[in-house]
Amino acid sequence: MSEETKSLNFIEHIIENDLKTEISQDKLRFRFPPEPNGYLHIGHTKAIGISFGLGERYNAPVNLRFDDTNPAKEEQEYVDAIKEDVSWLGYHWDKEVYSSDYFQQLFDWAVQLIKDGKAYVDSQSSEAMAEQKGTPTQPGIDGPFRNRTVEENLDLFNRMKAGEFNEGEHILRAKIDMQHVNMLMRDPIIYRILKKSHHRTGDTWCIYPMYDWTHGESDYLEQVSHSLCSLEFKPHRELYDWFLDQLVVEDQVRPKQREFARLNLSYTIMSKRKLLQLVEDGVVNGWDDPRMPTISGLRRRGYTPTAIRKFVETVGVAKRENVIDVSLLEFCIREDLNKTAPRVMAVLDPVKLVITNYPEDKDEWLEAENNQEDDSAGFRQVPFSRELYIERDDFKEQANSKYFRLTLGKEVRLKNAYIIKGESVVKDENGNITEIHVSYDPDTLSGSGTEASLRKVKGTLHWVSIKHAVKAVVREYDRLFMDESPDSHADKSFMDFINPESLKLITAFVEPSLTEAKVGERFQFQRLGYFNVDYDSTSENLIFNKTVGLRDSWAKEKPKTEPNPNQNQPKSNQPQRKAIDVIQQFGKKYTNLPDAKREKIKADILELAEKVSYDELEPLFGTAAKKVGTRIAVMLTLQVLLKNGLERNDAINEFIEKGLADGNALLVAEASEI
RNA sequence: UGGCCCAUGGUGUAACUGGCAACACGUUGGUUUUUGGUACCAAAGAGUCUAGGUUCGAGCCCUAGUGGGCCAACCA
Repeated sequence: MSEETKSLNFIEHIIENDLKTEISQDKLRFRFPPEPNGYLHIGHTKAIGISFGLGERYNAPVNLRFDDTNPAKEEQEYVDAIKEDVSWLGYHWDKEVYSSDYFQQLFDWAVQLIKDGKAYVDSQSSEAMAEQKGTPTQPGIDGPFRNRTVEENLDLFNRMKAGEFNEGEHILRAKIDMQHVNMLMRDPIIYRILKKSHHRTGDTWCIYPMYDWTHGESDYLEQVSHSLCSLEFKPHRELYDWFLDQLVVEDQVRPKQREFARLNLSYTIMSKRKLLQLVEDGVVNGWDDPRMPTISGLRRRGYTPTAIRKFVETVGVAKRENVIDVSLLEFCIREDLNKTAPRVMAVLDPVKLVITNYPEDKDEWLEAENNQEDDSAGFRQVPFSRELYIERDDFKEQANSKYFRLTLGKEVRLKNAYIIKGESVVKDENGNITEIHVSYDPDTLSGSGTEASLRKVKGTLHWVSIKHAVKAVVREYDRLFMDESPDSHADKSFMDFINPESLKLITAFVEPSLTEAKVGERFQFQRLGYFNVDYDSTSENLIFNKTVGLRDSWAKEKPKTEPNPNQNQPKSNQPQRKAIDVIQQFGKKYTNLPDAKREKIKADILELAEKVSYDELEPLFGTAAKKVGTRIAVMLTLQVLLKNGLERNDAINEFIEKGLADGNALLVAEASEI
């Protein structure tokens, strides 16, 4: 890795620093350690992106480790799904490993802990233990079994392993300090009895290690150098280190846990438990429902690995709580699809258009460019005839000059075809438009190069030939939740914010080339958005998912669309700030400026000072001593005011005195001017 | 009546050993355009939570406060 133009995030700074002081690059190793108890979601892509991204950056191996220490919640299905998702994102792990691979080693180490007098078997109820544990503000107390002999502990622990006891009868705890300020250090549990079959080890074990006892030791066994996790594990770090202290030997890499803020996305939830509830309650149709924030959901929705990786890269890494606006995710997928998706024509809300002067029995196959952003994409043929579908939205009987689409008496172009002119409408008895009659100019065919074809018209419409059109189902998705932060309301459940109209089924008409479309293929329906072929789709029954709409600056013109709620009013363009405020702002950076620029700022201040009243200035006499720049600006302003005839008073004199006595030469200079 | 972490435009992230607060999204205007898309140009928007301190100079260092988050599962 040579010089980077991009700045480093705080984790990269830590690693760069470690590289300088304590570890060589070939010892760098990372891991991504999901628990296989659910599907991966967009939040996980951040963790994945950090660890695998570091692996790519430093050419270091990254393990995919399944943290499977709780057989009650974990399943093979999730293991498979996680592997598929990580691969799909384009990351390559070094080893596929499981915490359960280390059960024997973990057990042996626990025995050692007992022998060292650092672990004991506790035989109380969980309630009793919770009682003794204290609270964050009150220390805990020692329990009655804390001082069992090594022999007794060993015997009990072995019998726990042998299956002699029921769940809950005994547990093994580390013997640390029940009075510790960190509650995790108050004799944490390291083994519990769980008479459950494990998805990998079956019934070999009936005692299972806890997270804290497993994680750092697994990192150590794999020689992970930097163990990155989210912020809520910060308090665990002390315990992580304590456990490591018990077994680390020299010349082995000692893993470091470091924590970053997890990703939150507006208008969605990120908790596996809650996501599971959406699946189980039938709110969505499975973990890969295109409305889900899961990786598999995004994949089915039409997102690309490129877009997701770009997104993760863009949101950055820090320790500050954050909520990323979905618009950034949408930007990332549009950016990718704009470059790669072939353009086609589809009409989602059809109205019939008849070209009255076009021969009834004529068909034409017109040339259409597949993707103007990609020269290699080539061309295809689309059929044209007398009767077409266009979007209902694209016609108005009359409209103002801001409407660029079809109206009576005005011309628009049909994409890849002719220029037409609105002539008349046919309505049913309720006044609904059933047909639009137009005439076309035969000399205006796209690409024909004739003078007429080069004529500028304001609008271009997409269309499909009714005779040739293919019916397709389009699934249009809206956000699943109507609240920006559905699971952060104390008084309401996230289920209260479910959007009942998050899925809309549309019968659309698409150009015939789409019968060839394969599952997963992505297209831009021109002027509408990006769509992909769902895996429920067949060539007889085409089904598309709407990935995301095109950016639509026209929609904002229309009054009925609600304003984006999380966008605030642009502040009035020239707020006309008060002179004193501007002076204060100038002052702030005054002392740090190069001479030339400082002179200019000084001149500006002196000019602005003409507009300042004494009442505005006086409060600033109390400016903190450290804000030298502001005090200089105030001094300059004062000079002007005095010159303009302001009477001196005690406050002014005192302020000048203090200026003269200051250590800053610039301030002293301006004070002496008076 | 605790401990730890965090605080920079609307959002997110930068600013290396203190030295003219930058980039992206979003917003607004314009140019181009056979997609009201894309591309391009431009603009507005923060003086860095507050109060003190150190310093010639603080977003960055120190102190105190305020606000937010995390910590009391035989979950991870």
